[in-house]
Amino acid sequence: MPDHGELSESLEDYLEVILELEQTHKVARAKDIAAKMGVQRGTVTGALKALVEKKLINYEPYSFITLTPKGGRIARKINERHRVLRDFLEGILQVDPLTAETTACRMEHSIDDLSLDRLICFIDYIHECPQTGERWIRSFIKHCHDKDSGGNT
Amino acid sequence: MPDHGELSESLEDYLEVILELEQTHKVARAKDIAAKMGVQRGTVTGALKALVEKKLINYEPYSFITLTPKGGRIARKINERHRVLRDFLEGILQVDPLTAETTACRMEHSIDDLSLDRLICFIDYIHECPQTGERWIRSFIKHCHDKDSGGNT
DNA sequence: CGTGAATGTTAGATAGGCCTAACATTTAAT
DNA sequence: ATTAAATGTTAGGCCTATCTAACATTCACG
Repeated sequence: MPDHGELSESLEDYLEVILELEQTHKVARAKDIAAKMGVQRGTVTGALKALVEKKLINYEPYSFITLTPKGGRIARKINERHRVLRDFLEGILQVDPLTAETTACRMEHSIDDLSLDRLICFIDYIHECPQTGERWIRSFIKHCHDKDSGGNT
Repeated sequence: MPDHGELSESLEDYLEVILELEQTHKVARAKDIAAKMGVQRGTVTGALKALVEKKLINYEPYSFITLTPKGGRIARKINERHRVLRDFLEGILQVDPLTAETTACRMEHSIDDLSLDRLICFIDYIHECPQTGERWIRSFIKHCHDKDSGGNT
């Protein structure tokens, strides 16, 4: 059956990891992909085949792995979602860095474009609006703490 | 292998749907579950077996389907995530109702407890803080529109 | 160059989640 | 009470994603 454009969460993750490896190691190697994904080497081969099939990476057996323009676009998009969500969780909701990171890693697959745009806009607004900004966030943090202490007594 | 407590997104959805049906129809029937999930009747039977296995529903072949206390707790939790996320997307980020609904439906499986608590706290803060409240949201909406018009010229 | 270690691929298994189609049970109407 | 329609279950198949273990290739050193 033809490509319906819908990418599984798993394949989205592979693209994201390949992008990171391109940036840090110049080129992605199957072994590093496996390590980053927490998966066996053999599993990577299968995923690479699926990504070739969808024209998202350039790759033949034993060759280097690079993103095609289309693959790159998708990978950067997912990476942006990841960054925005993590920044929102950590920088605004005051979630600890590790939780923010792992939750962003899951939510990046479920947020849609519109909501992402609005979230970017929202974060931007909070930081830029002269009447709110950092003072506003500090005030929110205090509000959180008040709730936490008041709720269980 | 024993139950590691981790529930798949699919099974979480079944629990959520069963909860809704309990509330609107008094009792959940496989046919209605299938309809709500957009799945064939046969598929539901398999899911029900998995939920029985995990002690999340009371059910035997041809019987009614009800949530166990544990299943109910999980279902209400997921439902809460859904509501909070939808309200945030729709009420604060100003995403249209349909998008907010479908995106909340996906994100409800990936948000963690801490982030949810903070999000609740955050929404609450925006609505309650006397210096912000509705006026603040209106101001944000204007900020969004300014961005939209200014960005593409 | 030759060879062993590192890396990559293949094959076969498992598990979840879905489908269709045939079969079983329950229900409701006559 | 009989029987047809509605509902539920089973069986068998497909697809994705993973694993392990055996096999193949590449690379780099000596």
